[in-house]
Amino acid sequence: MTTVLIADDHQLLRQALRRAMEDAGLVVLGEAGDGAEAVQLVDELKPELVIMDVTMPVLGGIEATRRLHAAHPDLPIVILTMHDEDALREEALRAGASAFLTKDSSMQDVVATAIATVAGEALSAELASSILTELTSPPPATVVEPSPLTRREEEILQLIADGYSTSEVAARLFISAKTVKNHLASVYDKLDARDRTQAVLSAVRIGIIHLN
Amino acid sequence: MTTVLIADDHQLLRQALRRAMEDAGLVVLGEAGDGAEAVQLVDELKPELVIMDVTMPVLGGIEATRRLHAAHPDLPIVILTMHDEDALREEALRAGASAFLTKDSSMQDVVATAIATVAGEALSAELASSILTELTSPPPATVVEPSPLTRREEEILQLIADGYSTSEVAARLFISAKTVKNHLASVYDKLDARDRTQAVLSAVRIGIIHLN
DNA sequence: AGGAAGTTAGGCCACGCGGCCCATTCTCAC
DNA sequence: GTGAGAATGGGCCGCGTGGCCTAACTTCCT
Repeated sequence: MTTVLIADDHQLLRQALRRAMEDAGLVVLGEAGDGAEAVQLVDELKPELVIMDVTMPVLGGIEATRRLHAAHPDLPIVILTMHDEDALREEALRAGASAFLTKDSSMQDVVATAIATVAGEALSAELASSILTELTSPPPATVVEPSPLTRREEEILQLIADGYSTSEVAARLFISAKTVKNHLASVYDKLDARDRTQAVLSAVRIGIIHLN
Repeated sequence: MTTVLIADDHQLLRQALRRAMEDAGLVVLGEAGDGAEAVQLVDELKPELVIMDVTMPVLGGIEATRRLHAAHPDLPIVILTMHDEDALREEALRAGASAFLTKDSSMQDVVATAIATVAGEALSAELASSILTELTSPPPATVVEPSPLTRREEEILQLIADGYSTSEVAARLFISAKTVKNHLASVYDKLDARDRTQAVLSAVRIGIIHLN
């Protein structure tokens, strides 16, 4: 008997997932509506597998995965997301996810991946093999890791997305406006954006920025 | 026998909806992945009801609803969305939607609303009554209608979101850069934003702008 | 007929913003 | 312990941007 916890902020999708899981013989111990709840429920319910959405309020799926993985290194976590961005996929896997599925996957894919993951073999219909190779093989030896943003850069970009101007962000962080602009410049570089609007949108797409 | 068309860009949700519909005895004639496909499939399949997501590629759910409603005034359209914004709800209803459901609604709500809508009584668990009053009663006599964006404003804002600068947008639309700025100014006013970044984000939240 | 709203466009101005230099400090890894 | 990367700042420059005000034309509703 395999036990599962579902974490997704859309009730509709949670229900659908629960149903599909249960039809496949899995036992859904509980459902979380955000990352923080997911972390809490894992401790309470001790599921053997977590299905986790990326975009969730309070605590995002990636960060929740990171924390869960830190506390429960053996707990398999299947990441479900709307966005199929390489950077996001990588971040999810580095955060400790066992598999990565886009919402374009079929319900069967999700169930199959869940079962396979528990069995120790993460399989995704679309992209599993490449991911797995990346996961099981030693660091890809790729020198140029398309690094995402640093903590500070994310923080600043989030404030920009929240509606603060350069000088307001500077005031909030007790640093100079110039420093904020410098961080933004490196954000533009990393996200291949040419202004704050594009940078914020890219970050939203990737899932590292939340729209309130 | 009631026939339904489902339009949503997430295969996962489409499957879940189909299943729930079919379990309730409705016949799902087809599924569309975007608004344009929905419009086309309605003509081909002649469903008695359409379940439509707001955020879809190619052609958004609101615009698709507008077109469908123009071509088939009696076709009930149930709008499904992640964002529960008053402005969006109003726009959906003005576009010809029969009911408006957020994705926080349960699958049962969706099915119930679908059946009720076909029966001529749109009911939404959360907000139906207020919506219905608004729908069935004459224009709310509210003088200050928080109007959304005009077509031109949406078009310009979408191009901004797509990464074009003011002058690039102007060139694409064969108008002056000044005119673009003028439209943007009125967008800022309407969306309560002070710069393009906030305007785009607001529009994304409301669902009138799509992130590629 | 007349008004409201949308689209077009101009001028002006102050400030924000992004591009491009640079330097210092700190930490962490190799 | 040297070097890479992160975080902190500075200066400069030129264009972009947003605020404000005016105005013409069209369409549509009254």
